Parts: sequence; structure tokens; C-alpha cells
Amino acid sequence: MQVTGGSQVSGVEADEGRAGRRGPYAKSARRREQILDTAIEVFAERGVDGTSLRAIGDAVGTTHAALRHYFPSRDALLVEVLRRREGRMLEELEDSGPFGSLQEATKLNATTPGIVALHTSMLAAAVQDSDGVAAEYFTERYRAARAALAERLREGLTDGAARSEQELLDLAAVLLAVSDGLQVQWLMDPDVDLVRTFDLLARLVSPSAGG
Amino acid sequence: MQVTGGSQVSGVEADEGRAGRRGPYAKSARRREQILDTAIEVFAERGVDGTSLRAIGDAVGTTHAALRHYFPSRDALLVEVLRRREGRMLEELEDSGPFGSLQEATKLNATTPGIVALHTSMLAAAVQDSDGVAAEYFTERYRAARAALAERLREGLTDGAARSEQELLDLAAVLLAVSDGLQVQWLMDPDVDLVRTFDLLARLVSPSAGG
DNA sequence: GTCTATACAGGGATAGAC
DNA sequence: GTCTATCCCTGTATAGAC
Repeated sequence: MQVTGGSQVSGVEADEGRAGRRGPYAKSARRREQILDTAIEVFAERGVDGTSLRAIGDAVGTTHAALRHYFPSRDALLVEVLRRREGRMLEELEDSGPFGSLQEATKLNATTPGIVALHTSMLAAAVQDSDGVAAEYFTERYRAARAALAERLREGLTDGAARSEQELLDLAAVLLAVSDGLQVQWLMDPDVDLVRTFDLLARLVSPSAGG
Repeated sequence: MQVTGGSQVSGVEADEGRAGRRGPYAKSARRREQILDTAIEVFAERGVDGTSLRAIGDAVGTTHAALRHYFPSRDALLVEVLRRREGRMLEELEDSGPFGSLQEATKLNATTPGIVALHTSMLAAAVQDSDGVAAEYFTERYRAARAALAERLREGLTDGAARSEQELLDLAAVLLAVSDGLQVQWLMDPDVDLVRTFDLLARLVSPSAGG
């Protein structure tokens, strides 16, 4: 899944913020953007495994060592791609209820398998090294996404059934898990239908009004 | 998640079957078993990333190249570890309804983060290379698991509500997705409670009797 | 500050000797 | 069938030129 509600400003995003300004960091920030854009292209063409620092460096027209002046590690660079993509996705998605937007986001991701591959790959990195950048990113993202989703569920589920704050959070965790999991299952087997299955889930949660 | 119902016999398992026999392949099969056992130990100690072919080779007392006479690739070896683990898990889990057993399996996995890491890592490999051994394994496993779970759901959900075969399959996909996803979220944030959340899900699916 | 050149340790895969 | 020696690739790190 690629939906979150938090809009934390990390050090990195603060750098990006300088891109529009004048001053000593403007050029650097622009270069950073260029590297990220190129990385996205490279790994859309050659897959996650094919996106080595050397491959990105070649595409940008520089060396792999130069990249490390902008990103401390390969994981940091790829996580930044993910973070960026997530931001863009948020803009495209307008509120249509918690289920609708999650469903849309899931569908959108599914049409770009490269992103799902990157997501899964970084998730694996996060699980393996709980201190790394990837773990930091996902931990924060899941937490923010659960909170935001729970909030929208509280507003969206107006069928009268009283739900505790804990239940809403748990439900949010379930929805995120389903979004992640279904994308992968769908990639492996097209018989898994994202829309249909999300609809089923929506009906389970809110028997009267789905959405 | 680590539950399936299918018990397909791959070429590899056929080899394992020879382990107990006499004949030219007996020694080879025993060696295979030894390698797998050692691999499990190594990666329990050193994590997925630390489990290189060289590390396994050292632990076994041979070279990394020698391992390739028993497994065509590192992924193939690790997938075999996963397959093995899954089989053992099936033995430990007795039928306690679809929700109960999934919940138990999920909890069991969560107590051994190494397996979850391996699972996630191989899943990433599967998504990145749809022709590789990992993809083959997960595709078949998900398919079998959905079918088996749907079957148990049909028997377990006796609340009178009529459910189509498609709905049962979709529900199974949801449960597997939740199992996978919650494990990861729990690793990232212990506030996510596997048992509590599964209970919530069980109540949603079957409002009267949770299974 | 930005970058090139280079070195390093480690990875998986492979060819060919026994 | 078994295993040694080797190949090419990876991410990371450092030194020093502009």
C-alpha cells in the first residue's frame, strides 16, 4: 500500500525544499532531484536488481561514487524514491472514503509492478535490518498510515455501530496488510481481483454502506 | 503466513524421498539434508543477509561452489528451507478452524523473526523475477493455500449466510494477506497485536461465532 | 563543495580438473 | 559426482583533483 496521512518533514525533505530557492544549496538540491528522477527511469527499465549505483551513475552521466555525496547509501536512495512516489500518489487521490481511496491506491500500484517490486524489496531490507533507513521509513509510514486511516474510518463508518479507538486502529492495520498482500498475490496470480476483493472487505466491515 | 494445504511432490522432494533408501543417490540425498539443516542454523545465527553460500559452505565444511551440486542457486536453497519449514508447521498445527490455525501460524512465525525475514526476502525475489524459483514457489503456495483455506471456511462458517465459492476464495486471499502483512507490521511496531487483530477479523467475517 | 579514480571485501555463478 | 580456481558483479570507503 502507498497511502499515508502523515506529512513529516525529514531532513531530506528539508533539502528538497531548498530546490526552489536561490543560494548555495540550490544546485545541489537540483542535482538530487535529477538523480532521483533518473533512478526511477533506470529501475523502471531494468528492474530493482538492475538498478545498481553504477547503473544510475551511468544514466546520470557520472560515477557511482559521486552519488554518495547526495545519498549515504543505496538503500537511502531507493527509500527516497519510495517516499517521493508516495507523496505524488497522495496528490492524485482525493478523498472517497477509506475503502475507496485504498482500493484506488492499490489498483494504481498494481499497474506499475516496478513500484510494487521496489516496495517489497525495501520491505525485505527493513525486516532484515531493524536499524536501517528502510526500517525507519516503513515503521514511521505504517504508524502514520494506521492513524490516518483510523481517523477516516471513524468518520466514514456511520452505520451506528460503536467502535473503540483500538478497533479502528486494528481495522486500519488489517486494511494496510490487505493492500500490501493482495498486490503481491495479484502479481503472482491474476485470478486475484483487487477491486472485487476490496469490495468484499468493505461489505464485511460496513454491511450497510460500502465505500 | 505459512500455511498451505497442497502437498505437491516436486522433483526436489522426490530426491529427499530417496534419503532413506540404499543405492547411488542415498548419500547425495543425505548430503542435501545436511546442507539444509546447516543452512537453517547459519541463518538463525547470522540472519538472511549473513547466509551467503560461502557461509553455509564454511559451516558444512566445504566450499560455496560445492553447494551448487545440490542446489542450482542460492534462491533455490533458501526456498527449500522455506518449503521445509512450512511442512513442519503443518504437522504442528491441528485443525482449530480456519481463523484459529491461521492465527496460531501467524503467532508462531512472529516468534521466529528469522523465518519472517526469510519469507519476506524470498517474496521480494519472487516479485522481482517472475520466472525464478521463488516466484514458482510462492505462486503455487498461495494458490494452494487459498483453495485449502476456502474449503475450511466453507465448512467453518455455519452461520447460515450463503457464500459463493468466489467469495470464499476472496476471503481466503484476504486472510493470507492479513497474515503476511500483520507479521511485518508487528515486527516494525509491537503495538500491533496479532491475536487481537485476528479476533477482530474473525468477528467481522462471522459475527456470531468466531472461529 | 563537487566529483574522479581507485581499492576493497564480499556476492553468485561458471568452467574444468579430479 | 565432487570440488578448486576463477570471473565479473555488487555496495562501500578513501584519497585527492578541481
